[in-house]
Amino acid sequence: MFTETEENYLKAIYKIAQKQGESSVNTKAIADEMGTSSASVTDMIKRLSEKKLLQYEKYYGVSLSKDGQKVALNLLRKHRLWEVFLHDSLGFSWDEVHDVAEQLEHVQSDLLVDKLDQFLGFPKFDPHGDPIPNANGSFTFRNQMPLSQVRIKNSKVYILGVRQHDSSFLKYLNDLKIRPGQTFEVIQFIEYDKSIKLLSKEGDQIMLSEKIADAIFVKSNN
Amino acid sequence: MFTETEENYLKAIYKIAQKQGESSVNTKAIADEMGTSSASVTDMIKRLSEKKLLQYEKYYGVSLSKDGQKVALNLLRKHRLWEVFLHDSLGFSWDEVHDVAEQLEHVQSDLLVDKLDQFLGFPKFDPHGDPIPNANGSFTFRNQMPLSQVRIKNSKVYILGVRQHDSSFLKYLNDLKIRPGQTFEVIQFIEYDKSIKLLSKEGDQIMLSEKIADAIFVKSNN
DNA sequence: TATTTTATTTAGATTTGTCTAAAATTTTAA
DNA sequence: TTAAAATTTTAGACAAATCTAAATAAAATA
Repeated sequence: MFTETEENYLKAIYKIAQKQGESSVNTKAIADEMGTSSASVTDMIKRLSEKKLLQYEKYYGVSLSKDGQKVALNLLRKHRLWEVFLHDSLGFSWDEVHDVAEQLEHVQSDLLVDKLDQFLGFPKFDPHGDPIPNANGSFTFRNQMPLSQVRIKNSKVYILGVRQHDSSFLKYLNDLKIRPGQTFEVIQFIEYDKSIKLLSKEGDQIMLSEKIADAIFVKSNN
Repeated sequence: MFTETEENYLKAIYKIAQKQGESSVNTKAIADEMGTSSASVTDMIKRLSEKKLLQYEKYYGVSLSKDGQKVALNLLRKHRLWEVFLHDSLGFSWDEVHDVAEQLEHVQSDLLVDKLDQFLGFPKFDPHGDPIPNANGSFTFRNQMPLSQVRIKNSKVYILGVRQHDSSFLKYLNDLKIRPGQTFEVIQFIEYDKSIKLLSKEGDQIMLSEKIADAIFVKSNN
């Protein structure tokens, strides 16, 4: 249907729009996300615009059309289902799944996606806690807040997911045994630098900077 | 490492060499296998030759180098492991697995292949009965003969695999409940046209032409 | 508002993989 | 052994995706 590169552009545009909370995305942002030049992005944008996958106004960025969103969401669905497979079935750690899923998401077969979804038991979230769109493209939402906002002592926090997905960040958390599904107690909040101290079930104390705590999503009993 | 197309050429050359029982493969055969023109094949051959993946003598065809064979065998290994996954884990029928595996085999991750192999229990044969090379590239061999050569009445035959993999042929066999692992009894052999009549465990009689019988590999008690 | 900085587009070139048509070579058959 | 047929290669062109450098437009700033 579409080339792998076209798909990746659509996904990048979707991601940026999501992150900035606005549908209009500029050329530079796409170039940065794709690791390519602005000139290349302009070329590709024109092609995707001709194929009605996005609206493009010269010098004023692009926004995905209904069709473009559909492609991006389907890609996201496949990516996250494969991550669940790699993590739950094959035993990959959560910092290893992304790069491989990046390749697997481009395999074209609706039957495969359906059967994989079924095999995995129709999971609603991936190993990073991100929601998996269903076949119609709709997510399950849930209440979550950055750990950095939990500032009340003795709060119990349940790890739901993370804001960033780069391997080094995930490895850091993994070493601290912080991963989705784990529970901690907030035992200290330092006003001065907004850092936070957690207590694990095993009795370990973990100190997190505001920056780290802000990238962790939790459910809290407060 | 190599492009998907380069990998596919190497696989095609390996397959042809295997089938004809001779390592030297000519341009036309590759063009037919790849569904492309001879001119394109010549172009690609030159590139692969420069990369030391095959020996090429103008007008006299090519043969894979050690490195080229390694790539082809690894591809075959990945293809067949994915076929086992699609069939055994996801419930694909054996005529549905090939096209999807054709895409999956190009995913680059040694860790993935190892983990998949382990997850599947280190299978030695794929759903068509073809041997799966191990990580070193060596197969498990087994005694097998074309069903067409079993000409003695009351022979028990155990289906091991097939010579061809096109979807329509596999569907035909599937409808007759002929698939690897099944057992039949030879109840008639017609000298005139070399056709053969089988009896299934369920009591069904199945008539097969010589052409069909020749494409089915069996273990026989004779 | 004028100038500088940043972002975007255009123009022209490159690589990969493909094609068709024509030329060259090898094989087959008379 | 020579002519015809088949195969292989070369030449030239094209589409996709990329690049750099130059030109243009928009945004930021003084």
